[in-house]
Amino acid sequence: MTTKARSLTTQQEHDIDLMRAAVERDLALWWHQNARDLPWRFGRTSPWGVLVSEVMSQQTQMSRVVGYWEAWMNKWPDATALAKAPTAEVIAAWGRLGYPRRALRLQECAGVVSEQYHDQLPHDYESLVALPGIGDYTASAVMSFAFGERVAVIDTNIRRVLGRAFLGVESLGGSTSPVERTLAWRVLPEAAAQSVVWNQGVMELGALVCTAKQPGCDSCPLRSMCVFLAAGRPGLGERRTRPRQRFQGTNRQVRGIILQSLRDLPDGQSVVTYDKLRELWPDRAQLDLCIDSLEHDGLVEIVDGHAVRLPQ
DNA sequence: GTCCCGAGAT
DNA sequence: ATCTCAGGAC
Repeated sequence: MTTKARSLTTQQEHDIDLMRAAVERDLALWWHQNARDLPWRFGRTSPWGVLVSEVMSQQTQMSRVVGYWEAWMNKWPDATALAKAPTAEVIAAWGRLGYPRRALRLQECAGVVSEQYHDQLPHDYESLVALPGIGDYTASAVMSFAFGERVAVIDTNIRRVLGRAFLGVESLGGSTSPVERTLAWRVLPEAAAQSVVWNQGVMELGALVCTAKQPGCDSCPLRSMCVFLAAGRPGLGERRTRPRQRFQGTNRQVRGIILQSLRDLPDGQSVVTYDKLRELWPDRAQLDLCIDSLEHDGLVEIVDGHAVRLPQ
């Protein structure tokens, strides 16, 4: 009988409750000594600035985000400023952060916040998660990090750390399981202020120490209580079910090349011809497919059927 | 489930 | 040169 558990056992609940306070104490201490000094942390930006940092950080390492975030917030300090910007400029400013549809969704989001919410981010999860480009993770992160509310933030780092520390198992990817969600809420500190430190601490620990492949258990603040370490780190680095996404030769690479050619255009030029694009990517069928998909996404406009430009 | 990027590590 | 990593929309 190897049926996947649908909920925590009574024994697991008991063990988790015994561990919780010690983890909270040691993690908070570690956080205060090891937190990276990112510009959107420690109350130095608005809720909108926090949201921008979270959207930029989706699927992207923090170290790559910092410079973009600073330039972006300098240029468009609030939702209304971003909503009014030319879309071509927004896409260009997204630069090489990757997944440029995020930039489009962020500008749409800015439009909704500007018009429906008077330029102030809504303070409730349901309204946040309904915004363009904002899913469960980002809505929860804003509720916790920007508004200080008691919300369980769940991303892959947190799933990995909590699964290891409290259950002694690897989080194997795919969508968040009911067990993972139940666990995240059960261990979350009752006091709102403590819950924010907890969320940030668990995420930071997952990013800096409790990494997927080579966790630094020797320097982990939880090494004395971690169930995963005590069990001999069973299945460490086990293949995630998430499908591998190679890059070479994919539509993602071709779309990237097309957008890069548009971003890097000299001043005064705004279009790139299909002929020029064929020099960059000779496979005409794939190129046409990617141009169409970029247009469909709203990331480019087609000019007279022979060139592309950023949306005006 | 599949599709969206790009940089840093190895 | 190849591998690894990460949320949201559909």
